[in-house]
Amino acid sequence: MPVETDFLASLNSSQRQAVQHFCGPLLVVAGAGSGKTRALTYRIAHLILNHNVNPETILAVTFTNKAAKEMKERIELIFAQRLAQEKEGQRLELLPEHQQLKLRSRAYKDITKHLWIGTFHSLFARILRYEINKYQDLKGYQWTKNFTIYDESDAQNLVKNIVTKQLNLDDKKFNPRYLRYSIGNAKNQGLYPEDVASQQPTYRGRVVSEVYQEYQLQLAANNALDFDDLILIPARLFSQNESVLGYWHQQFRHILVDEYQDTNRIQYQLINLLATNGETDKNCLNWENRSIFVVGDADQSIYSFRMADFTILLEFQQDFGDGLPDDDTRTMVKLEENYRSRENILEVANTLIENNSERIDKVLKPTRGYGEDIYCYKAENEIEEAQFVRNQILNLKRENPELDWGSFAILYRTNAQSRGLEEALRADIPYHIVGGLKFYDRKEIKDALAYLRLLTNPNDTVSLLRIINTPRRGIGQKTLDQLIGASQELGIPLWEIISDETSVNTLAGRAAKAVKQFANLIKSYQAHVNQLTAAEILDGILSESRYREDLQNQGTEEAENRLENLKELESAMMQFAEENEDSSLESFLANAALASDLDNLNEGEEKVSLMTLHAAKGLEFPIVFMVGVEQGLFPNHRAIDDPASLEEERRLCYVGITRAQEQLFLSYAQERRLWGSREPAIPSQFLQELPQDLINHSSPPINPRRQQKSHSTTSKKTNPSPQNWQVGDRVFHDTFGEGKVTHVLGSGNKTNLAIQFPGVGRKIIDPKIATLQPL
DNA sequence: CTCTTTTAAGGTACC
DNA sequence: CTTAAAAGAG
Repeated sequence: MPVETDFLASLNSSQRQAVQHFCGPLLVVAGAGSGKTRALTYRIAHLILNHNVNPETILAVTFTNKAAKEMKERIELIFAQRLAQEKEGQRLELLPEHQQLKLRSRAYKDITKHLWIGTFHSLFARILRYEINKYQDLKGYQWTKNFTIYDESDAQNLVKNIVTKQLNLDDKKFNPRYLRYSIGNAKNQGLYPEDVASQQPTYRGRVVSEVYQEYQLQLAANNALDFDDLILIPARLFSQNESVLGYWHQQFRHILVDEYQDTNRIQYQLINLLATNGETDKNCLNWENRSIFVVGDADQSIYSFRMADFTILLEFQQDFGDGLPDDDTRTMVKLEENYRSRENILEVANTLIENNSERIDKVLKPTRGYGEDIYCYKAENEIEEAQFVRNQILNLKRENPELDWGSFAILYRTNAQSRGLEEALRADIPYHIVGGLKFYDRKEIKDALAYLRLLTNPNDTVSLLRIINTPRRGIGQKTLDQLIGASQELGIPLWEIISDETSVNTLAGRAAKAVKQFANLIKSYQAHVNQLTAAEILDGILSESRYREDLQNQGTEEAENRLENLKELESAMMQFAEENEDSSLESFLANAALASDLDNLNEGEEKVSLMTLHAAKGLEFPIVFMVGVEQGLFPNHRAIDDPASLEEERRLCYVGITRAQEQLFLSYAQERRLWGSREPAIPSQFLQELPQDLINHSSPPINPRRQQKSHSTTSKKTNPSPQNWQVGDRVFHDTFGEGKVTHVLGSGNKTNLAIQFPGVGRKIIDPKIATLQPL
């Protein structure tokens, strides 16, 4: 049967070109809201179905774990759908639920389980678990496959210790955070400590180099890697070992990279090596049964501060492609049709971004008509601004019953701005803050993980030091200094000292008893690592260490919360064991360091979303408020004098604008409280760069009735298409996927549709509000 | 060793 | 102004 039609009928011609791409290089320049995730998922399915590509040979790199998970799910659904048609002659959603589940799990076992989909870090951490013993370090350092992954705070602790304890430098002059950042930068450019010193022959440069060198030694001593190493070490291993590279080059015949504009030089090097097997002459590459397919948008590159380099995307055509002009090239396709936003929103976004110089020419083409006015509100101060947002939300919600709290997002440049907004909303609007504190960053979770890491990797001194006196057991700084001193003199891990009774008795003085007790606790669980499940171990440790008891005794609400979080960690462990058919502690820990949040478990609750503009990338909302659009705040004062940074701020603004589907509100305050004092503020230069005829500077009406046609009937730029919906129409909804119209409710401007979405259920949807693509 | 007071820093953040 | 981590007192 023609599988083709299933996939391709709903796509426009550029999307189709991307999805049908088989061998060789292809750059997909995908504007905001242009359906790039569909292009990616459909192409993967297409490779498997129409070109008989083995799923194990597909490597797809995503920007976040969440994106990876979503992609896997969407591919799984495609295959489950196909199984339903093939075996039952029915659409998946029409089958009984148990049948649906059965087909989905079949699709998982046959297909998605075998795909290599994940972030750079998770994919290459996985590869390192196989290969790290083959890595030859310049300094002769060694890691073993049960290495621990240090997060940012672990890494910073390490740096701080090196600065203050080892090198006896003034940590005010050499801020550990600055140093850690410098080391990260060096690693992301593939530099060794020596390179830093020679590149930067100043005192400062020499210090960075020295700290970097010591830092790397300590990581090795702890059998630990930081996030940067997860990319850097594979890249070095691939460069130094032909047979290892050859193996993985053979393995990954089809490489896909999402958010390509946010890759850095090392990530690029890694992808390049895998795709070319180290062949540097472009003309000698053999693309038979092999491809590299990257998707990105230089206009949405907003992470240069962490070494992302969008010129990598701009150079794709030279590196891999045919390098022909845009009209003739066969190695680049642009997705410019935007299915998300109203035409006036897109026009504003397009106009703004044209002020940037370094880009690929690209215009977002509207597929939807004009929407409500874009208001730009001048507030007296940040309090009044927050009130404005609150009132608008309440008003819009009241006037438009189809909107729920989840339809609104408030975007700001800096986290500090969230507070005032929260205060304004708290009383009568449910909201949640996206981003912010991550589950695995919480103190209690980090403590628990430190206990667990110690069991599988006793060399992990950072974790050991974290919990040796948590909860308080009377092991203080003086005792630790003694123990650490001994371990350094003998050149052995701290654990070896602590686990040896004789040494402890000699060194620890009156804390000896406590140290021995602690060591015995760890030892007793180390003995059980392979017999007990991860959750059982955690539960036991929390009790026997009295960690739980300690929290219970505090009796504060905060302590209660921490206990709740620990419970949640336990259930996450059990869930992980179920999903991965492996309940071992090692396997859980290998993933935990790379997992970011469990918070998306609570989705489904309808709440207004508050987040930074950075956190909003990839998301969309019917109504978007962009607040604090002031010179010095947005663009940030640190970016104003540097043209490249200013362009990045402008891209950030572009990202913010293009999050809005229906309506956009901009606002700025004339006076803002900053660190105590009130400072006058002036409107952002970006506001002047917007097409003024599309910006309404007056206050929105008190009861803004949303008359959908207000503009579309009067404007000559109208994009018509008030679609005549009929029962039986098939549609695609960005959130719910494919569905079928079962009822048409009302008529004219008040038409609502009842749509049955497989696996989701029936939803009543206003086609004026939701992004519905007819299929 | 632990509790209280002082001091410093406050741009964005994925893994 | 606020928050967190470091220094100082009991």
